[in-house]
Amino acid sequence: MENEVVSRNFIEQEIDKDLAEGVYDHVCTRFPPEPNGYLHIGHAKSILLNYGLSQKYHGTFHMRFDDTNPTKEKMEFVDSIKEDILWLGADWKEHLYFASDYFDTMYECALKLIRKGKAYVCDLSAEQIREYRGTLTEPGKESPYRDRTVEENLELFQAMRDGKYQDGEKVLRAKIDMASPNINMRDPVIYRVARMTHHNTGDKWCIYPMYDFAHPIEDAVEGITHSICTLEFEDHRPLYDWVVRECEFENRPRQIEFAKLYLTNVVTGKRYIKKLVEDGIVDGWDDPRLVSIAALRRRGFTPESIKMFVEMCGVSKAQSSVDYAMLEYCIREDLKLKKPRMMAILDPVKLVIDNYPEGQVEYLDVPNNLENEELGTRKVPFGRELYIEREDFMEVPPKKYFRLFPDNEVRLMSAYFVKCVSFEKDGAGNVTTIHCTYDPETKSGSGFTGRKVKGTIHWVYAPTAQKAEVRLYENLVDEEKGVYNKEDGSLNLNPNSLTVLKDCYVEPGFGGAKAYDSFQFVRNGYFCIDAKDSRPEALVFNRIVSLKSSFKLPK
RNA sequence: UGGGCUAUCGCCAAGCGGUAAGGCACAGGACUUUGACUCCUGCAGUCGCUGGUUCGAAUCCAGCUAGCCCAGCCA
Repeated sequence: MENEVVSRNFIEQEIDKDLAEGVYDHVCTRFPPEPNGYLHIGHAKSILLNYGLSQKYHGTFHMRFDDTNPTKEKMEFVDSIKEDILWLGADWKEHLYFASDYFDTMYECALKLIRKGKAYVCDLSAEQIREYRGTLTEPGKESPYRDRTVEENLELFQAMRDGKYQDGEKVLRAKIDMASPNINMRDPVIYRVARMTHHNTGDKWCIYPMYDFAHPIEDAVEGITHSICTLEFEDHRPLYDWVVRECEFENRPRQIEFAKLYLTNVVTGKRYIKKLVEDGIVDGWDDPRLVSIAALRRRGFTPESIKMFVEMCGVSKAQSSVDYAMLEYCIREDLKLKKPRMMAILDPVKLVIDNYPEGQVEYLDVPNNLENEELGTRKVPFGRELYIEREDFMEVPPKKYFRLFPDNEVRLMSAYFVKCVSFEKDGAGNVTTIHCTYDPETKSGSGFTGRKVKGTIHWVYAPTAQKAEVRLYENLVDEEKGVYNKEDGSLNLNPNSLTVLKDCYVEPGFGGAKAYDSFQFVRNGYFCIDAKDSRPEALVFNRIVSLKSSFKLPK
């Protein structure tokens, strides 16, 4: 084992400090999504961070749906979120919670604040509240309803709960400080009326707590010690602490903020993705060009690769954007020893071995993964007529081109050496057939050492090759212009982000091989193949890695 | 002319007063039944800027600059 010194990220350092000082004697974290959309790679960071922390400190991890706003939430999302989190490996065990299960407690807390004179019912309209709030540079002014008596507030709040008011008619506000430089402290609304059926509590409530009020309560009642959230909530921390303190919870959770994970030139914003889906630019929330957890899974990413990625990115408070190349590195790294690799020809050209007996077929033992013998071998038919990749042959090779060209000899992977003797072209000048001769002595595995070749190419036996439709996806976003168009806020999309290759050939067995059930194809860092259509028989092409930085032709 | 936060290589990111880790990317080279993988090698005389404290500063102090977040009855 290496003696590597792994430094602790800043959150772990804070936790260490809390533990050392006796602020807490255990660690309890949570992942609290609002069920209003699909999870993406950015959420994975939060999930894995929170879950990882609970594991590292032998603590507890809670899964909690922050469903305090029925106007935005759907059960559909609850299910997809659960599926994604489980897939990522964050097991909440029996700790599955819904914020809506605490509505009674929250209501009690509100009552308590009212009795303490720390909350009041306000009749101002939304617009008036905005005006009274002041601006970033000017203090706000106090609501005329700010000094209602406790009794009046109690009565009014009860009436709010009883459905006596329409949406927007009255709200409950915390009485803090209208002159605070922190706008969140200027008497924030903590309860609003929303006559709407909630997916969990049905019609029991017509008033719902706001995030700033609900969240600290949720954390406190669950016994969360470290409430980890993203940077934009830093300004809310004083309010978070205020609620915990004023509601007199014994457990005082601590909020710690970290920077979100952004991928350079990748769209993660919900409203943008929603539009892409609605406009039919992508075919759903799991379109492989997106980075939702579902999309990554569909592309063949493994939970391990995502975990590796998240850990590699680290945790800090500096706003940052990670290179997509890092994500790709992780999936290559994870898959390279794990999965069988097959041969596939995306742009076929026929190769005929002139001295191979016509009609003869032999079944070669092909290793599933040269780097991992445990994955065994498979039988692959080989004969006189093959398909090879068009780019693996050049009539006039540039310097340092190792593959096939007239008079050059290469290895057909796992098979024989072949030497190009001639080739045919059609009227348009396209190569149609390449003629070779093979040397039986050079059979793979025979121990032949007589001579060496510099190139090894892929092939598929033509008579039994299966046709496949391969969809190549490219980053959706224009790299030159960046993600967003600054003028109108639109996205700079790459119009050629999807290429469908219809005449690809793959080895027979493609259709049935259960072993090949995860599929990933990363080409030049940007392409992938959609695993959805070929599931469950998808596979890892042999070229997954070799295409990473394929030979670049000189100009 | 408010408040909060951030600033270390192209991209992440360690560093916590003792003289700049690591990973990705990139570039060379070796090896090779995948031009992949693997393996070597190179890649911040400097830590946003300017001053100050100190024997010594990326680390402490002051002042600037730049970027991000905040004026939902969203989370």
